[in-house]
Amino acid sequence: MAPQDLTSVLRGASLRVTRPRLAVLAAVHDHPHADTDALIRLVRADLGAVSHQAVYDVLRVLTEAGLLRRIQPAGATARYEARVGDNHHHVVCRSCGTIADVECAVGHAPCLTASDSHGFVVDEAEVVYWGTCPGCAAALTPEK
Amino acid sequence: MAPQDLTSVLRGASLRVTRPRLAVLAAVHDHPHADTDALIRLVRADLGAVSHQAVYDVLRVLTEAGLLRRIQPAGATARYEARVGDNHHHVVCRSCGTIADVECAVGHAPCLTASDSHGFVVDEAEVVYWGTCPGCAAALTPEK
DNA sequence: AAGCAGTCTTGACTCGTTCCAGTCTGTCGG
DNA sequence: CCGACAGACTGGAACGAGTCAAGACTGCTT
Repeated sequence: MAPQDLTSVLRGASLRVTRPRLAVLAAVHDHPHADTDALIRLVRADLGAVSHQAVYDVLRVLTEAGLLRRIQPAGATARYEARVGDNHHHVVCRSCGTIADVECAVGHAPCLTASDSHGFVVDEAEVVYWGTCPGCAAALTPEK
Repeated sequence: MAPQDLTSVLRGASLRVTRPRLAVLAAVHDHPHADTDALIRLVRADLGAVSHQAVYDVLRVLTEAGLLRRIQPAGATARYEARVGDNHHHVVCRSCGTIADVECAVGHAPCLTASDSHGFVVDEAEVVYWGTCPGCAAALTPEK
């Protein structure tokens, strides 16, 4: 995605346009499912010195603005992706932690139908499929 | 659940029967969705001095043995519950973190049907419904 | 061009969790 | 019943992701 597009995305969310923000946004677009540490390294490779604090802050702001989505499978560090608002889910490899996108099986947007929600007002259903990725499956079962 | 039942549960998993393990097992049965810190306090109230290390170790062992299930919604600490193997899901309150059980909407066991799993071998589908619990909903919208 | 609200930098710090070495204790063979 | 040993527990240190705080800096508006 071109820099001017990213700029207009930020402007559209009435956020200030700063170098760190553009770099973070670009990094997440280029590397979906990257963790915070990887993003910090990507941003630094792009801009030079940037404090991890700035990256954390930018990630939180962009997430709250709805420009990014934060995903955090149990036992893993936070990861971010730029696909928002299209209600897709994820497969996570138990062995190496790789994440892949999965379209919503149900298809229609909410995809949330708890049989009994105990009075909770549910606004999102998050689905995580746990399994083994092709690479790890091959590495773990060398028999035959 | 009676102590002798817990004992046979441990024996059935070919695990040693120790006081900390019985206490942890009992605490999780009595307080589903409790976090580690709460469990440590419960166990100590029961037995006196127990190192947090022992509790962490017991929780991991019991989880690996399939006697407990660990749930860890994004941004929260680990919680444990004793309901295993019945494929139910959870509603989590965004405001206070309360967790409630929700029966699987689909009903049948696997409940996993990713449209395209990218070659992953999927063995579990975890569903987390995010929303607001009745208490927080009332507290957050005092209008009217 | 000026001023301000909002960002970024630096560095210390919290908190959940894990690692390590040593001691203790269920459990099993005699 | 008793000794021996693998496995469990203790205490303390360490780790890493993430947060807090104070001050310097910079987009944005006028």
